[in-house]
Amino acid sequence: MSPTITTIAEIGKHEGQPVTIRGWLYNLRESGKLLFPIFRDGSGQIQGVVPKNAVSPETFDALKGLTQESSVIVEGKVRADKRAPGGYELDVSNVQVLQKVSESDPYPITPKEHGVDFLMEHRHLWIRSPRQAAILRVRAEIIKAARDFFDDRGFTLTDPPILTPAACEGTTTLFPVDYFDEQAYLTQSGQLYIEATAMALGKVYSFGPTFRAEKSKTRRHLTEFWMVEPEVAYATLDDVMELSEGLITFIVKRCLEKRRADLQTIGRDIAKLEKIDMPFPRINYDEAVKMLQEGFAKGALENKFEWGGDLGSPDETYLSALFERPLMIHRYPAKVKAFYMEPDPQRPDLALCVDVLAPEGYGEIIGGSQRMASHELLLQRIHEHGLPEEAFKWYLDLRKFGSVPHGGFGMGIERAVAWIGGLEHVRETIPFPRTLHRLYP
RNA sequence: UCCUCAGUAGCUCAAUGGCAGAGCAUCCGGCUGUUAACCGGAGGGUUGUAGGUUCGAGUCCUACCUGAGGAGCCA
Repeated sequence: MSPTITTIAEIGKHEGQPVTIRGWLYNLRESGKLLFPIFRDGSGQIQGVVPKNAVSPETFDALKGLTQESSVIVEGKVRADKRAPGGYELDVSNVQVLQKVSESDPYPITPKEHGVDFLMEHRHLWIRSPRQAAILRVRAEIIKAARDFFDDRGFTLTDPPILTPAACEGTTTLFPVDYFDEQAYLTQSGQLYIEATAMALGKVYSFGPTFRAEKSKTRRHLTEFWMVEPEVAYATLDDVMELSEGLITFIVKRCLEKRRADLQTIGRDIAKLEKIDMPFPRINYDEAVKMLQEGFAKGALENKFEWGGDLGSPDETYLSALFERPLMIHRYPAKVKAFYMEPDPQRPDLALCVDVLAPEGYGEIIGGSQRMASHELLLQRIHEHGLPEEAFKWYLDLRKFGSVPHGGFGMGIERAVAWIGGLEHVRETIPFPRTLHRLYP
């Protein structure tokens, strides 16, 4: 009978026992009649130890000539060893090679360094690297945490359509799709639709992909990215801000609890994440402008910020660097924000909106607002923005049949992963990133 | 769309206008505790493409292609 099948992550439970692991050869070091194969199985890595006189000649020879990423089923005995990074080593007794990678066409990603373009071209293989696997586990944890957060608070998941008949917001560029000879577009936000489901179910959220055909070429942009968007009936801007900081705090704490080892693999400065707690600092747009102008006076910013404009990327970086927790900036001028935002009753030139900026220069990870409740004003705004009234007929209906104050926000998953993982670029936060110049693999 | 930078071996990079090289990967050999192991050897090139200047171009000039970083826009 072959030994118990287990995973490398669970191998500590089998100390002193024979086990079978099924995976791939990550690397092989050899020292004369002693082999040190490192195996990986998706859950982790473990080093095997193979003295020539401890195994059959066939097993030794099979391992000795094995190439990187060859698939193997390995039997061996688990042994605790202080020298091992994971705490355990495997005294290999037998190896079954399912496929040996050809020497004439070896695995392209070597243990040495590679350039971004090469790695992106081999993204389907790059994700096998320990760091990339750790990032994807952190991503999965963030998504699960976000869903748990809403599920535990009485929210209902209501997924909006991906194919839409018209622009949600009209400002950004959309990917056109031929829909049986009709012009359709890939969604750029589910928000308008979940405003409808919020009127049906009270507290709702959506989680899904969104598409922006913007020619953005920065470390913060993908053309296809995932958003979590909650929407709550009867919510005010204050409710939206509370929900935002609650969600972010919950996610960070969950990652520290469950994915600490992965964060360490990625090289994250965990002390910075441990400082994340409620409440988040809140400043309004007027205060932000004052701080930016002070920053310019001190020479920390290149351009003098004038009241009335939207915050640029360098502005956001400057402001968020002043705080250790995510920064909430609320009540921007209405004219730089989306048409559907409720005006501030105290100052109708301002919108009841909030942007949440992650610390350490990661910029905006959440954008939210209280939505406009008045049918008359919404119709006026649609006209002012030159949007086709016909396309928004259903959206206007929400203001005809029992309109209530309501609000919500969208959180970009990839930006959240980039911040929590301390990553340079969002392209590493999703299995197969889509950017301006990247559609393969 | 604009600005900046880059493209040389499978990969990462070097080469004053003067014989195109190193490390890794692959192959051969050595080593019983290696940690991106190490040591010795071998094979591996249309220098992104097309023109031009020059006795001579990887190097200088022009155009184009591809990519990266940033701006704008945004999550």
